[in-house]
Amino acid sequence: MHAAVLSWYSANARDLPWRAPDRTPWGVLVSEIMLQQTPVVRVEPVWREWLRRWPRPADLAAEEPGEAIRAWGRLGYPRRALRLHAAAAAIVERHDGAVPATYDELIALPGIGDYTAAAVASFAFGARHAVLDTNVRRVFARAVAGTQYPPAAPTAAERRTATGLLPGPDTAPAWAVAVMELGALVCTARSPRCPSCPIATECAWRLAGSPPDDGPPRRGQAWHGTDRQARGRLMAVLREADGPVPKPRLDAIWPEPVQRERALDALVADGLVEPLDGDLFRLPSSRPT
DNA sequence: GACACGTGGAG
DNA sequence: TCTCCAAGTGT
Repeated sequence: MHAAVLSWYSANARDLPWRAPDRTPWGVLVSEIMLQQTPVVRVEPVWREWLRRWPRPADLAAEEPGEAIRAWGRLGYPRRALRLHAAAAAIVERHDGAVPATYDELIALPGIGDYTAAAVASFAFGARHAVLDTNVRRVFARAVAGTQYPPAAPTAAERRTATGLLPGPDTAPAWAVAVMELGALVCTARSPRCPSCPIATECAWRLAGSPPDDGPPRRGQAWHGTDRQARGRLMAVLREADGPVPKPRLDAIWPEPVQRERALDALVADGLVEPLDGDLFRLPSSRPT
């Protein structure tokens, strides 16, 4: 399985800027945060702008957090921008401005969990880690476990599978990115391209006749009328404004007052919005007002 | 472990 | 239209 996947990757890997030879660990870290729950096509232009503007952690750390949120644009989950800014500050404080190389140091940074710590350690520093993202989990669910989809949340069994398949130190990073790419391009969630798959002949799910998932249906996330939608509208207004925004302008984006206030309060509590005197609101500044 | 958390493209 | 889902994390 390893040789087939690695060979497939060398012939089919996408040419992404965070994989370029001149990439930096900082660039890899920024890409991993941006790619959380977000498609590559939407990330790439924003990533380029961020790296041009803030080529080192110290450059972002010196910026106001509100600028990071503004430059995040419409990538979604703007708390990621806030945490990435906080991570940059922590890297300056704790690591002298250099992205740390170990899993333990990485996972201690804000916004970095198990997946991102393993991914950065592996892709940026060549460390040997099981990198368990949604793509990898789906590939192993099919190829190894013989099911259409992985469990809702990562399990100990999945970790054992991923760890057990991890090759030696020399090829572990290439293996990790190759399996991920296979999941992203071939072993996709909706319509897997099995005829193009390098391990189709040894895929447990395929060999079992591609049985449909027998687990409980995964319920989608509601959107219309939710607090999340209200928050999104509030953030859009604040992002696009040059300076502080009067509250009436925020009130105009959502008709239901209780939910609107709750959403705004939550954004303030999350540190994504800063309230000012005189019923004004803006993206957060690092300076006291 | 369940939930909240943005956004927009594909089928 | 409407559902699904895209390199998860924090609580």
